[in-house]
Amino acid sequence: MTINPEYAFKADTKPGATLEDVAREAGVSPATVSRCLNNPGIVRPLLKARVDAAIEKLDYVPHGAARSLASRRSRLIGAIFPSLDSALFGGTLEALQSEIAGSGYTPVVASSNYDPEQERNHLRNMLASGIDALMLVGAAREASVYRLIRQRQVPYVLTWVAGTDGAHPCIGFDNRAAAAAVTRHLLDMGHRRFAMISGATANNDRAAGRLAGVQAALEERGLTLDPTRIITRPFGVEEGRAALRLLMAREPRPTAIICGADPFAYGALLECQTLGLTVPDDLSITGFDDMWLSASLPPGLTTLRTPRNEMGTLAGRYMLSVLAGEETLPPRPLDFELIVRSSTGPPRQ
Amino acid sequence: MTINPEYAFKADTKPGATLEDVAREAGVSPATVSRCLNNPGIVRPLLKARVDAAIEKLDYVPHGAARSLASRRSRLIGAIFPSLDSALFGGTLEALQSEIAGSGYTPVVASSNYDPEQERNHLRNMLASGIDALMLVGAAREASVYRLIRQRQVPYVLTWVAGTDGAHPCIGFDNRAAAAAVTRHLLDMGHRRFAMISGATANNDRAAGRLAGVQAALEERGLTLDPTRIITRPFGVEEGRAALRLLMAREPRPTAIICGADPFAYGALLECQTLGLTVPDDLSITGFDDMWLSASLPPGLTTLRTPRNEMGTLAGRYMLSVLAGEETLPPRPLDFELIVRSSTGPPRQ
DNA sequence: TTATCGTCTGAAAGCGCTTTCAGCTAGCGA
DNA sequence: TCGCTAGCTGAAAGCGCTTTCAGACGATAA
Repeated sequence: MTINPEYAFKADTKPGATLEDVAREAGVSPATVSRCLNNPGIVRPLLKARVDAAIEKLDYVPHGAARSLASRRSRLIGAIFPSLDSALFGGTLEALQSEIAGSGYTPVVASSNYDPEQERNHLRNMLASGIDALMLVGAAREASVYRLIRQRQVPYVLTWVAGTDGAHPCIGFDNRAAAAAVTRHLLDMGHRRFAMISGATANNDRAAGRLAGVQAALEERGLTLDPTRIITRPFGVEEGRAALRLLMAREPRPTAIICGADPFAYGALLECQTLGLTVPDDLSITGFDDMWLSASLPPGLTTLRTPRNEMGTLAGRYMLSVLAGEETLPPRPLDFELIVRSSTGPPRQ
Repeated sequence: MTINPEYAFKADTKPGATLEDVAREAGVSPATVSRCLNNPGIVRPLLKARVDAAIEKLDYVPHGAARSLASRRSRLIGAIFPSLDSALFGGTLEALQSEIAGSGYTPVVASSNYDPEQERNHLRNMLASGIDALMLVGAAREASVYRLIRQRQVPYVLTWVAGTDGAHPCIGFDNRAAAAAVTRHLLDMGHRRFAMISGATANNDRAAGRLAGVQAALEERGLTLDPTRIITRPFGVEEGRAALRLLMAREPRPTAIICGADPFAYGALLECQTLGLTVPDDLSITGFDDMWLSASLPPGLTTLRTPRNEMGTLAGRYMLSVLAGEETLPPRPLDFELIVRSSTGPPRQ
């Protein structure tokens, strides 16, 4: 095999055939070729066959930009995630991608690193590049951002949240209700002393909703969550570990720790091993999201399974149907599911 | 707040201003406006200021498709990954994205689910949509795929592998050498009975390279890896767990198990707990990739840290420089690093 | 003052496709 | 047989921008 440092990028291949070339080859007009591509039903089978043959022969590939310019559709759907290197949003992205691929759409993606400023920049770029629709995570952002989107008349959908009083189309679940469900599970087992490890709530309505859900469920039973029992950290295993240490250092120790995300819970579980605490006898721990290790890590983690793939699929489907001009109402909030495993049990005594 | 099921998609906003509108507003020609946008240096400051003001006033956003059509550049870079819902490639994608964002490029992404057929389809779509460059994972694919890419004269780069004898530009590391390094670490500790949990090697040259590296390192020392000691599975924790069970069910038991990916190793470690095996005294276990739990899971996992973010960054940088027309040679293979933690030790006796 | 540059600007020609609109053909009923 | 309709097809006008080319202008040199 020979070394070829130029990798043939500039190889003198014939420049791609155009639609006009195909038309000439098939002996029809360019308009007919275009119709064969976009609306095959309305062209006579005989002609269509001739065109198909010409396309095949010339190895014709339509020019996306020209197509977008003329049709005013880019067939691109933007998706901005807070992060991509956790497995959390990857599932949503993958599901979105595979849902829209069949209709000829491709996602363009960006990660905002949980930073509104970065999100805004990516949004501007995407709007300029002519995306046909847009998927975002969460609802908490400045009104000016939504104005920008609407001004461009780009259909959009918010994921990972539900219910913004109808202000925005959402495909997600109710984080608050979900967290409340987790909390009630623990309350029903008899727990009264709680602590929480929460993700940062600024600009993150998912984390904020989960925290609020826990507080609300406690208040239903006449309990409150002491602010000093809430540790806020960036998502991560080691962060969960450190937080658990802090929480268990103060008497009276909580009997249940609710984690706003699974990685926190993984860290908390591991730190319990280190500290010699038995889960769930000494301490019950819950996670959130049911990520890939939750079933495997001993003891199995009680957690709340969020519909992360489903959100991608449905968000894609929703945008496609809006783009198709169909009457579409976004579905009601999606279901979540409390997965009870062995990390929760009644408190000792 | 009122319920508005149409979400104002069709709001009667003025249709976006065009470059011509800006030109009229500023009292210059469209050509000058275009130059202000693309090559500000060559236009007189006074005019530039007038144009900037007009852009601001009209809230002008350039039309991406028109721009692409006229300039023959889409400012889109394609990236096809085998999967997106493991955290593995998410880091690469995120790094790629942030590297190219500064230059006005956006990634369009797809996941092939480790399926060559899907990869090919996505590739066709992306070529049709006019991507300016392309990032792929791995080198193992049919020659026709590379022909397709070259025919369109799209610069591309392969990641997660190194060295294809100069046939393709690669930004990655030598999987074989990396796996050999892991193996030698175990050999040097005195291990002689090995087993391996490997990802499927069909269409996956990373997995194949890792397997080959293990075999090669063993053969250097006159050992061979019995084929019955190689378990091939899709990546996953539970798969690792099951594989470990199988491997330990047969005498003589291996003293070291090399995993082709960290999730296998997580599963193996967890199953050891279940089986009552002590790591590393009864069994040494190694992972691959140094994913987020490797440092935290007790005992810390000895694994091979792969430069997954760096690959995204450098792949982005490489493509940008090729697009800029610079003389560019892809860098030599990237470094990997053996991270020795507590899951490996000398075999008993 | 005039000739010679060099610098910046504007006119205009597309980029490759979609889509409207008019026209053609064939088929049908009268 | 003729007229009308329905169904297809082709001509042509852009979509909004970049870029070439030539020309205008001011500055410098003679």
